[in-house]
Amino acid sequence: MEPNEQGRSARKHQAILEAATEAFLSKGYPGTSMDDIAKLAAVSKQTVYKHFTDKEQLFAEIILATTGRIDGVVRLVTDVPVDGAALEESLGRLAREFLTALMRPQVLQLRRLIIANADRFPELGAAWYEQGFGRVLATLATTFQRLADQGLLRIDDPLLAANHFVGLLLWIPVNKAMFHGAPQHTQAELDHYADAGVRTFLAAHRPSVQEARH
Amino acid sequence: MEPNEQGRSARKHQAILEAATEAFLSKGYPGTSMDDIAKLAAVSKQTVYKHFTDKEQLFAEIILATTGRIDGVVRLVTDVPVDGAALEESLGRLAREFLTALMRPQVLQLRRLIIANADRFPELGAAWYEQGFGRVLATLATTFQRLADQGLLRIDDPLLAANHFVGLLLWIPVNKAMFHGAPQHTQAELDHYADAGVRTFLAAHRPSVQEARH
DNA sequence: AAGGAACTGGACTGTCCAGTACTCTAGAGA
DNA sequence: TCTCTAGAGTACTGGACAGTCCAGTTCCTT
Repeated sequence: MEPNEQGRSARKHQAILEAATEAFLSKGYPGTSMDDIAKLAAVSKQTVYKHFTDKEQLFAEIILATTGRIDGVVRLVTDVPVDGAALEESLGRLAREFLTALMRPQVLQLRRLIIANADRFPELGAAWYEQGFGRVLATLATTFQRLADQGLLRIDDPLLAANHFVGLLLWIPVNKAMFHGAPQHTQAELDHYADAGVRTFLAAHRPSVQEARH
Repeated sequence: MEPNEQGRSARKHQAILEAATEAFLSKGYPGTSMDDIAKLAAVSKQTVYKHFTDKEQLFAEIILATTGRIDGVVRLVTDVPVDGAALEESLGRLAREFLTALMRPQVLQLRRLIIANADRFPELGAAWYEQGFGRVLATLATTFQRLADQGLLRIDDPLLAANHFVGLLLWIPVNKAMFHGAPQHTQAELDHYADAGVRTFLAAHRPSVQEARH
């Protein structure tokens, strides 16, 4: 007898979740049938309905589950060394890693999926925006506030600055990805967007020489 | 007999286009049936199929038709008075009008519609991005170049600056609107985003005093 | 006034799909 | 070993919808 860690039921549950996630991400909500999911999970349709009451509930569960997986990005945005000399480099690294993380095909597909179904599931979109996006922005705002307290940045409204920072970085590539079916960017392009965004951000928020000396 | 300007056929054609536009915008592509469109246009389904070969072609025609209607925004972005003293005010007015135009519910619905179906119709998304968005950005870049030539802005890459400008303005409200079903912003909020964006943009691109004196 | 083209209304086909019902099998625990 | 539950497989119901067909009507043109 193999040591199976979980019971059969829990294993099936997991298999269905994974199959449904993959199917919804790649084929969208209306494009995915419950038969597709059952087949992909190697499970009978009955079993799908034993674990999830209906298609909508399964979809909602999957989307909400993904909002819990952004801890990596939050951590990324927290850890910015407070070092005046290397500020541009630190922010540049942050920007590049941030862009790379958010422009992964999976993340973009998730974004498309939520937007496409925002009218069918308005609560899902709102929840994802606030718990996902909002948490990252709030964290980034805290980081900026810290840098401003150290005199490294000149910032009135940290949350607004965080939004502007992210907008400078993401506006171009995210739009391209949203309107074209698949993302077409290279890593080099992403790095370019990151550097250009940081340059503009710093041009706007670098303290003047007098301020830097208190 | 009334003077009908156009023949019966042309009138029906137009009625179908308008009905289909309204239906697709409010209920999405899969959510709209050909029967819905026929009923809304007060036309028989046969007639719909006489004018348009099938649902996909009708959809494509509608989306492409909208890309021709952005002349207003292009004009908006062309006409920025070259006046050093009032630059912030000029850009502020441009930003407010730009935001108001692009955050109209109709425009946002169109955006959602194209993004939601970007995998089904990748050419449509690409065409809209390039002929719609791209044209506005290129025009704005030209305007910025003109302002830079006058010494009113310090700009290396005008197209990049145009993208940054638009990103600063639109990132916040567009995201909110995309993820929540319906737009929730007031005009006052839009004006706030516009002013904040312009302030950051100018902080980054205002020439230093020496440069302003040549 | 007459002919033809366009339109109407509704029935019809074929397909897809969410969700259910039922029988039979396999596996986990007592 | 016996039993009971979860699952497999598959057929079925009910409804939606794209696209077609046809018989009868309205409009425009000449």
